[in-house]
Amino acid sequence: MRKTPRQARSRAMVDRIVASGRAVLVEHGYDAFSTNRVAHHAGISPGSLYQYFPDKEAVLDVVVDRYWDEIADRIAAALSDRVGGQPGPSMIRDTMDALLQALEYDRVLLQVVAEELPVGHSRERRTTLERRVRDLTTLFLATVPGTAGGVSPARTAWMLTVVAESVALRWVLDQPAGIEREQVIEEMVTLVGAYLLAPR
Amino acid sequence: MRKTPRQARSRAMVDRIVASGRAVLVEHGYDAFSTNRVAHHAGISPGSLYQYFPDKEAVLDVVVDRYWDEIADRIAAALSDRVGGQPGPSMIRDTMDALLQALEYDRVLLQVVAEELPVGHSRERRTTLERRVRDLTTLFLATVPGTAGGVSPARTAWMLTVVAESVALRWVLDQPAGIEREQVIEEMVTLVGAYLLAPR
DNA sequence: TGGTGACGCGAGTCATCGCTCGCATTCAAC
DNA sequence: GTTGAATGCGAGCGATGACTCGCGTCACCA
Repeated sequence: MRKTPRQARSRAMVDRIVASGRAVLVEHGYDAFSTNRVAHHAGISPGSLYQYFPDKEAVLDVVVDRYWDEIADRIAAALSDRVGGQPGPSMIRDTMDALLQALEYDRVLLQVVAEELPVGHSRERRTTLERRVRDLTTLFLATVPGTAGGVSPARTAWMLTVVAESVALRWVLDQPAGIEREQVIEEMVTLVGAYLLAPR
Repeated sequence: MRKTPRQARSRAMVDRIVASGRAVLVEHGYDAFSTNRVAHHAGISPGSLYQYFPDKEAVLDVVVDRYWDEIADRIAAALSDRVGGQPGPSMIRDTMDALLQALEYDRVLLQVVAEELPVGHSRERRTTLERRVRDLTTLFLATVPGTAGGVSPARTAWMLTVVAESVALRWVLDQPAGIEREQVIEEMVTLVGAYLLAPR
């Protein structure tokens, strides 16, 4: 950020810029994401935008970062009271449900972020988030007895996170015909449950 | 294509253009993929490029299409003698190995295609390919007795293809530390094997 | 209330890039 | 050989869009 806004007026403007960036992304896609357009949508001049953002990408980064934060918050909130609980079908079910819910909340933006944006830009943020989830899963698998994942928790955690994320993402984005929401969840319960109990 | 090349000279040029498009993508990424640059790399003039390609995207499409075709060919070739075989661990192992091999063959281009390109452009081709694989899997699951996938082959096939593709893709692209090639394959054998044998 | 810096404006600059067009060159058929 | 079509050239047009700059306006402090 090029300059920190001091007065309330300018702080509000920065928020409007970010909100407009998101709106433009949702309403017109990444191709239309020009600084002029974002500024115009925010009801300000392009010059004003550059008072607080060094360049176009900085605006995009903030928009995307906020979106990932929201996703993370939603998952964390849904799962907060499950921490330290017993593993089993109901935990898998709840986790998958929370994941789906978080991704469903703004499908259009998800589509733009996941399929139109050059992923390289937001790569770092995303991998950081993923790594944290994976580390938590690893710890969980290593601590809780009775799960077969104990043989190599890191590998198992990597598999679980990749599978959960991609199944949820593909389902939300593609809305495959003939597969209802409840059914993906059940399939995941079967898949993950069987995987964790499988002999090594 | 705007015009079909008749003489050998011009046919060679079209090939050089496509090859250069691929090279530019690999060496400099999608941002550098300008028609002028591709033409220059091919040792021709931008005007000549437009003799045979209606626009920039047409060049990109051919490059990407050829890449997907190569991937499909590699998988098909590796699996051709397995058709109609018995399901089981060794089949899962072979399939996963073929998938990994196909994706590993040009990792840099894979990275560009999967993470830099606006996916919308090649979306149609990719979903067509995926659908064909899924349909084959569905058929296989429905025909072969003894697999639990028989309850709802379409759903099971969707899960299997999504999981296999994303695990392979993530592993090849991210090269996660501490997970060797053999180990992903073994994890997939465990995961898929357990899933297919799970009671419903 | 006057002044000073923060704020905001928007026409304009500059570079990029997709694409064209008029002309030169080469090839193949007779 | 001659001729006409096919091929190839590359300067340059036109549009787009990121970003700037000089000037007005507004808010806070003495």
